Amino acid sequence: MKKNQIKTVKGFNEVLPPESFRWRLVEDKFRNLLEGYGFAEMRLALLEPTELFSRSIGGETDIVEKEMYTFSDRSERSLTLRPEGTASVVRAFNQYSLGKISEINKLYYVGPMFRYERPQKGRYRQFHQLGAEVFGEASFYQDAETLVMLAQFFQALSIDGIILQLNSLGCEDCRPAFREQLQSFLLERESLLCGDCQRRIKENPLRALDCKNPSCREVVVDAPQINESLCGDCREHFSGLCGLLDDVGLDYQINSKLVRGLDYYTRTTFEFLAGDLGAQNAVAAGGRYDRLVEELGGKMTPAFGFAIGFERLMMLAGDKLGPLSSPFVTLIPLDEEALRRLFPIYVKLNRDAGIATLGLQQKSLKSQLKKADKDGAKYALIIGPDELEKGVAICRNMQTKEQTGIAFTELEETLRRLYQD
RNA sequence: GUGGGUAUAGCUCAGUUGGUUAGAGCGUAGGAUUGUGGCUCCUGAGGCCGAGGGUUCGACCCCCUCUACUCACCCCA
Repeated sequence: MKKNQIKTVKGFNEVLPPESFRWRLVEDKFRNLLEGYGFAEMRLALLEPTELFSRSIGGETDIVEKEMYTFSDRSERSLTLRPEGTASVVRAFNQYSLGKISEINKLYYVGPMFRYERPQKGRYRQFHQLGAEVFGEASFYQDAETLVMLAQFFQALSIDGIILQLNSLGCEDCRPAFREQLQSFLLERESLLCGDCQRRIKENPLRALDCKNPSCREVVVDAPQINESLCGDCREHFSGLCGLLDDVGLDYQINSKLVRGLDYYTRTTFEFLAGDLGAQNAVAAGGRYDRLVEELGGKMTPAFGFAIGFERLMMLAGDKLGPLSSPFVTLIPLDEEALRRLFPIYVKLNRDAGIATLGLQQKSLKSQLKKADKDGAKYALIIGPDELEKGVAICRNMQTKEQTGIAFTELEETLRRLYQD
């Protein structure tokens, strides 16, 4: 490590080859699956007015209070690097009146998010999410469709051992009553709670349910259960969802202590948990947020969404991904004249598809073949002084070691035909 | 923000109770009779031993400070 070496900002996660190939494989699977379900991609701003997040995520949440990259630009506007995707999608949904274009909108996004936290395994300051949102559908069928789709995604990546946990947070009709009930329960036991939870009693008592402090957990065991105070509609929604999941055979656990760190959720919330991830074990999470569109100035529109942590997903996907792409043919010139001859063919072969590789340096046949082998090329095309004289190149099948001649005039055509097969 | 661990070659790691030219495996470059890959063998390149200071005749090793990385708390995807 040199003294004046410039390095990335702490916690900013970069993806290099060959990892970047694996990322794209997974990303492509995600896109294909979602587009099959009728989702369309959004490419949104990375920088937003700070107010967007304090209004959507909630001003009292940890994310907004202490984890955002917030700064003033040159005209003293307060801007924030997005810490999550939902707020921006909802902002765009309203800004472009997407609800008027079609009644139901299914949107997805892929990209970096930013949170100023202490980095650790599966948690970075610049991290990546695959996320999706559905607007305009209030029925539990939508919840089920999205959850099943997510499960299918994990399955497609051969990731197993993921547990789906579900809960319902109720709606504006039934949550306030529960909140009060929980509040008084916690107040009676205030002395047993950790400092954070004592503060949470006032601001956000639901968060106490989620606290990892042992003594808090003990207190909370006997706490009132949200699912016992749900109103009729919420109860119906939740049991409807569970029934549907049973029908399609998707396993889940109901976790009445599951709450979300973002304030906008209503009714269904969920997490997909993976044991192999260490302390940061949620690989995907989300839920229903029927009030957020309205709160951000739009028309009352029910919505459901989720986000997947890309880095965490890739830790789980491990080596189970298929082999990376390899070149079809490696062009091997043995001297400058041969290189000169091959260069135009090389660029023509790659015009519309990556068919060929060509080393631009003068190297021995031996080392060029070695490289072709290492890259996994199917054919090697050799041209040296002998071939130049005859006007015929040697085409070597790297697996069978068979060699055939191809006239220079037919090189492009012949290689293209071989590639097609 | 609070703790613990680590810092030696591109990567994964040895190392000397302080002593002269700092090691291995992998990777990389080249070679093993003239122009033919994978296995094997040989050779080479590549490190002011995280940074700064101190103790000492002498520090990669001991002491102090800093920084980075990492794991955990917190929180979350």
